[in-house]
Amino acid sequence: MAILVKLQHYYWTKQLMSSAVANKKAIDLLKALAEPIRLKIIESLSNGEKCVCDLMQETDLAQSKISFHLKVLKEAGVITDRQSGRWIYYKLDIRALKSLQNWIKKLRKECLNETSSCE
Amino acid sequence: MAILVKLQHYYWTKQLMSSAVANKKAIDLLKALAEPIRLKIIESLSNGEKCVCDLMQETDLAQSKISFHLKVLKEAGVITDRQSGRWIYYKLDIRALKSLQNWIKKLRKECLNETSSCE
DNA sequence: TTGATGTATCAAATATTATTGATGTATGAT
DNA sequence: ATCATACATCAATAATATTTGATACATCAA
Repeated sequence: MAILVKLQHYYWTKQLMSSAVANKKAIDLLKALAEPIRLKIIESLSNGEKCVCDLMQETDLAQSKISFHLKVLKEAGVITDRQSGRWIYYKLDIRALKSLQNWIKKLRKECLNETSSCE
Repeated sequence: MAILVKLQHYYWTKQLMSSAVANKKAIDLLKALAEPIRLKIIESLSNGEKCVCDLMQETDLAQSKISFHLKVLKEAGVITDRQSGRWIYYKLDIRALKSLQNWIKKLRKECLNETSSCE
């Protein structure tokens, strides 16, 4: 369990996604981000926790559609949820985005090598 | 033309993808990243320019498949190409990844507001 | 306990993306 | 001029993801 947590924590930064497991997590994260509705949800949640009903109002989309996208985001670790009465509140888990940021940082550093020549 | 370039340059950071054009660019970039073969290609190119034949050897994948993914990456602005004789060399355009990094930075900053409570 | 509300989930239909094998095109070597 | 190489592109198929409308479930209020 502890090992798994640690793996998840380092999957981008340490291994540059060389293992299959790490790769899957990374891809799931990117896929989760790569969709307009989900990106809107993420940006909305960056202003704070919201229930599904809030998101429905903001976006004017069907409930089942929003729930579907929330599920994708949750499974990718981008958001977490908590129940309060009838409402379920979602919030960003910024650590996922942080790991993505670290991966990019690593790549950019790689590109600075004299041999690597990126744009 | 100049306006378009400027738009592309700022699409993540300035507008947080509020315009439709900007949003499409952002999604295209994320979609381009969200696929295992393409991610491998990106990481390979972070070590320097490669021709298709190099990538074929490294990955042991069919040529048409690699070309397909290179096209997706190119259209998303993640890589650029140049021809030299019979070979076409691809390299990373790190600016695309930089813009993604900036977007994340912005989101994370947003999350630090007292009202926003992210994980 | 009944009914309304907030949300998840499901199955079917649709849309999008990726793979495959074949063919086309340009380049350079002979 | 012919041929092999390096790559792009295409059409058909397969695989995945999304949308939609319906239904199910839990919570709360009356």
